[in-house]
Amino acid sequence: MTITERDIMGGLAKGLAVIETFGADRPRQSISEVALASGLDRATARRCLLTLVHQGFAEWDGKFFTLTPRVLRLGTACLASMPMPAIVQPALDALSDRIGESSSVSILDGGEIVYVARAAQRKVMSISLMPGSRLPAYCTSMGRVMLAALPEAEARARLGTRALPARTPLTLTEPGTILAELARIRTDGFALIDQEVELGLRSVAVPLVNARGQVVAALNLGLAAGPESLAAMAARLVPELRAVAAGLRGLLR
Amino acid sequence: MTITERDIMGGLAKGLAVIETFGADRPRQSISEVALASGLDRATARRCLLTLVHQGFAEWDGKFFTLTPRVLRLGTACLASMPMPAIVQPALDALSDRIGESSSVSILDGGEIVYVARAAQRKVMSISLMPGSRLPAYCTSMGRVMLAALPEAEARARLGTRALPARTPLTLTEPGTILAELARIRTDGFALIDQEVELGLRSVAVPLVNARGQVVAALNLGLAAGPESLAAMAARLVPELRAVAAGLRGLLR
DNA sequence: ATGTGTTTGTTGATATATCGCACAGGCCCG
DNA sequence: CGGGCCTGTGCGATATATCAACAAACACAT
Repeated sequence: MTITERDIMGGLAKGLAVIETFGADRPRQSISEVALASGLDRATARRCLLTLVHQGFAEWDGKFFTLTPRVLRLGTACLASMPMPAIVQPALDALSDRIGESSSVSILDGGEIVYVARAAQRKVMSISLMPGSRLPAYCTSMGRVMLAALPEAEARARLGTRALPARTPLTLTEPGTILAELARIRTDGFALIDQEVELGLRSVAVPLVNARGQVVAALNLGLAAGPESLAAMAARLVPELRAVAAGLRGLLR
Repeated sequence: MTITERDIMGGLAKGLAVIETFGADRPRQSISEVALASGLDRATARRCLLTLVHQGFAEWDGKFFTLTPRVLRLGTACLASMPMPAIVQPALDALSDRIGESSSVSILDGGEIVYVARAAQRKVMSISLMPGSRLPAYCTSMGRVMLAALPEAEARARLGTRALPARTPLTLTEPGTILAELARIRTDGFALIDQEVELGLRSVAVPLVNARGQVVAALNLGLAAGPESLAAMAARLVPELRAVAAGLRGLLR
């Protein structure tokens, strides 16, 4: 069965769009502001807002509308029971399909990353990764993104003081060098790895943040090393990763 | 201006009701189940659901519907837009560190409390709480503090007239008993709960007031039940809570 | 103050979309 | 086969969207 034009309720779609116009940057809006932000007619926006007030999803002081905590209840009960893998998997699959490369989400556990979800395209790595797999944080893009989000002292502690194993000739092994790279990652907002885990493998990662803005996981794309420059690779893939990360913003705990 | 009958959009109200039928206990529903749970006609429920799918708020495998994480964003923006979390978090962290126990701030929504911010120390509860989590007001310390701040009739209305579920053998279930406890809370200025929400868990809460003196939230400390008497616990923790509440006085809206 | 131009909230009229009902077809199971 | 349960779909009555018009509030220069 496919969804036809007549199966769509305009009123509901418009109302949801109205709710979505409320954001951190615009918690209080007048009718006209909502109409402008949603593209609806003022009269329609007004009816949507008054309906939300009547149903207890919004409040109105006669001029400005504010969402109530009741909006939070929409769907939260259902999704609270859903673990992180279930939440990120759809986005991961879509990203992986669009780019045609493998994509993963992992969390940091001590000095290691733990794969939480993965959408694999083709095998470029000799080792097979799956949820639960672990890799060292210091030489992976996701690991570095999450280390960069820690306080400097904490990152230093997790890296240790001595040289780390060189998994390939390109692996950064000196804690000092890696800390410098973490500083770059903090300002750029992404990590890029060139064949440090395994020869022939590159990867790019960005952080995933929860509702409080804390980095709780990382999202990456892994690809075979090719003729493309690292800068071009970053320019091509980082926006894609950021778009997915923005869509997941606040959805993880 | 008052809201008249013609200002209400039935379609939007019905669609929101459809979303609310999805809960932790029923994350996957068919058209008929939703129709039954919402009281809507099957054809209407179907149109609502297909609209939600079309807008990306739900998924459909041809038989069952599931909400997508996008629904969470509806409320997340609202939560983020509330300055309250950002304002209380530092104080919460400091308090939690000093006492060595978990501390939270919540607001009242109907008969439930909604966690707005939380500083967790160690896990003493079986359920994990995070911003957006909900618990019933009648059996929680923060809930009772906020119920006590309401006019008597309003509190009575939110409690209902029948016995409430006993989450543990210690839970107060009779509305009359709880109303008496609310009276005590009004005179004492704090609420104390002994294993009413979960065995082994105690908590103390005080109200947080805005610049106009209205109670807008509650602050609590939760700890594992130990040999310490309830009175000693109150004497030790209530001054700490009051100090934090005084520091936040008038900062919330 | 006064006037002017702009923006905002509100209200009607009418074309359009949606609701709720009834019915048809599919699926499962005894 | 027949009964129960489900989903999908026309159809008339009803509700809603859209657009325009209007009054009130506002900004601001006169």
